[in-house]
Amino acid sequence: MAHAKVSRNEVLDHALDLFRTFGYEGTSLSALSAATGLEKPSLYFRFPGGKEEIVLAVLAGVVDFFTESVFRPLLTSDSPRSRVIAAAKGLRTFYGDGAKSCVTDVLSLAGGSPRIEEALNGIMRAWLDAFTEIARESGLTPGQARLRAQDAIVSLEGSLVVSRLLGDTRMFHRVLAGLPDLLTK
Amino acid sequence: MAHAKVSRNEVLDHALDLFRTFGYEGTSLSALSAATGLEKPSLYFRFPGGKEEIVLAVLAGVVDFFTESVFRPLLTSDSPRSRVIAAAKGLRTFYGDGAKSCVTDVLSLAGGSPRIEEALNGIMRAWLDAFTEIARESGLTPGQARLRAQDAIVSLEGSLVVSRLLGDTRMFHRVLAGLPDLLTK
DNA sequence: GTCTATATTAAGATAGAC
DNA sequence: GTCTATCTTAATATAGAC
Repeated sequence: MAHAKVSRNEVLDHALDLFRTFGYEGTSLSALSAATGLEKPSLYFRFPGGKEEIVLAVLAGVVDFFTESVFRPLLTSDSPRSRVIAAAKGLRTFYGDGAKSCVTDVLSLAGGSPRIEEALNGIMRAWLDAFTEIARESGLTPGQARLRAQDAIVSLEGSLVVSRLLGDTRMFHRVLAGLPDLLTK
Repeated sequence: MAHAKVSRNEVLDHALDLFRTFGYEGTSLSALSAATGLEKPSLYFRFPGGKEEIVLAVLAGVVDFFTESVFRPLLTSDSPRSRVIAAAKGLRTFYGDGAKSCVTDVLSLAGGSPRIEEALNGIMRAWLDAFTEIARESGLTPGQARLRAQDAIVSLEGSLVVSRLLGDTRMFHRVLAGLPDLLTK
């Protein structure tokens, strides 16, 4: 058994919640310690690189979630439209029905390390590629597919920002409901 | 003469740049001091409430800019389409051609005070109302106008996030170019 | 009004016991 | 592996001279 008290995934889940809520600078090791139940030295034992290593591990977990719950449903043999609906369900889960901020948005402020920037950029490109591919498979031209994919991600990110600022998640749900029409011909 | 060294507006301009780049927690008084050329005690003399009072003053300046350069052009006697184009120009300036983050997005993280939240919420509602009104004047029904206004702001906010994450401002410019069609009948 | 100097608190990080 | 205790630095904030 590697760790006695709490699992790595539990630590990363709590850390994700903190980072997407308070941002990188707004999340202290004391807060991470309180949320996870591990004292600071224990966090350093697991993540010797400190906060930066924790946030990179969190982002790796985000990649895993997207791969499993957003990208993989786009690769089945169902109709393109059904596949988009399945991916939308994964997004709805990840964003807590629109109540949770996008961690890539929140962490993209300057001040993060180049490795964080690189991780965020990789997530966005993978997402864009996955949406472009499903749009292309549904019959759109490569150029059209790219634009639709961009529009979809722009709308999702924007709806999360506006939902947060207005305290009203209806915009997020409306964008999510429009995804099938936006991403398929 | 109220202030000897730098004007209030110069201070607030530098502060806006810092806050929208590094966020509230990521912007220290030392950084504000370095950027403005005023030592910390001088900043406290002008803004006794410290960082929170500075950010509230910054947001008041944002309100002024939007009122003058985005909302006012929407109230002229030109055609609705021309008015939207004029407002888009103000937005393009404010967001530095897509290179600058939206300060309302960046500051909307938890950890800010209720007064900051309130200010951000007020800006968003005023923006939504202004866009709704121009869409309605162009001949759309109130319900349609509201949805178009929401879509416009969602797209703008989202395009700024995605532009920042991908290091490519083309999405922002595409959204801006689509505003006249989106907001008028 | 602005400064130098400093007080106070909390941050990130580590040593060493268990 | 996790802890208590502590180090170092940087944060917010203020006192008081000019």
